[in-house]
Amino acid sequence: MSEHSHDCHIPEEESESIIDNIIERLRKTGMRKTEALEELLQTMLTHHRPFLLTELAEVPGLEDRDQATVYRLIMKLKDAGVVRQLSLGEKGNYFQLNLANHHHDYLLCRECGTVTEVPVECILKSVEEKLSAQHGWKHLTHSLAFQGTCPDCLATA
Amino acid sequence: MSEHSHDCHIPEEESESIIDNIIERLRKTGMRKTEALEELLQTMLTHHRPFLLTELAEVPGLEDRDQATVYRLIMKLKDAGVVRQLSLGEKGNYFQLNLANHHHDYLLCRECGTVTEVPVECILKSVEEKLSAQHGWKHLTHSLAFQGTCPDCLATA
DNA sequence: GTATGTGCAAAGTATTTGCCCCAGA
DNA sequence: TCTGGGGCAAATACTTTGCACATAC
Repeated sequence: MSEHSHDCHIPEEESESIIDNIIERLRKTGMRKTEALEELLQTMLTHHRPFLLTELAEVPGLEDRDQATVYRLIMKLKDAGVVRQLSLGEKGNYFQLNLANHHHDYLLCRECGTVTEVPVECILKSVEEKLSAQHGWKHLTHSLAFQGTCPDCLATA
Repeated sequence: MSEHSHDCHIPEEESESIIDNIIERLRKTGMRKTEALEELLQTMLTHHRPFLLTELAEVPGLEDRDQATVYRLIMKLKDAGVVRQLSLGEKGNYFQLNLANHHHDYLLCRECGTVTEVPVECILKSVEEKLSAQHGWKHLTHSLAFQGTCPDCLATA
């Protein structure tokens, strides 16, 4: 269970400027630049994928941080719009860094837990626009997850 | 929080035959026709909407049942395919009765928790078929939830 | 009569909070 | 120095399990 296929790594030099940028934004909301914050952002950026709260506090780079610290940071980041919360399959508490042009929908294997990206963004954008224009909803985002059995598990079974 | 706009009520006479039908299917798997089972199915059918486990055990009709009983039943119903589990926005543990021609996607208000149906089924069906045909995944389903601010909450704020 | 279901209580896990000291600005 | 952050432990919430008795069949 709980393997992650996709982990799209961001090059070191890019990563630094992205993090500085995010921290600069956060400082305007009164947050301070602390070690824990940097570690968290670094971790979420390096492996740019959805994390469960519980696993975040155990990922290398954060394993020595108190869970409460990680939870509190994540909540602030969420309020600030820096991370988004998503539901994948049966769990509702995944968090992922919000990067421009990096919104993705997911495909989960029920057997092995693999998470794969599926870009269907464009289709749903038009639905969001319609909901907004015709029904008056605002600030729309979406969470989409497909669940199924992956080719590997089909082969094994 | 946690209002539900949509509650599509099923007429009494239809409801009985649907429930009998489901119970008949369940009995083939070794389950027995008990009061608790009937109450649960009746409740989930009467208000045909996604329920959180925690709220199910408090809904009129089930409020005197032990949570453990409701949880155990739901799990069996899920294994039997009678209910499906879905992720709506930030929660991953909603359960809803699987009725033919009743699969829907949802729109949630972040402010008041209202759940509204959005039929975008047809769009995603084609994506599922593509994932299956081109990438070898099987048994595909999906959970789609839009999150936003509903017109009412926009007006209040 | 036998296997399954149920209530109650306890255990397990996940998440949130209080408090006090530490650190960033 | 002043306010936000972090560690630790306790509290809360959510879910699962064990066990003894009740019920379906």
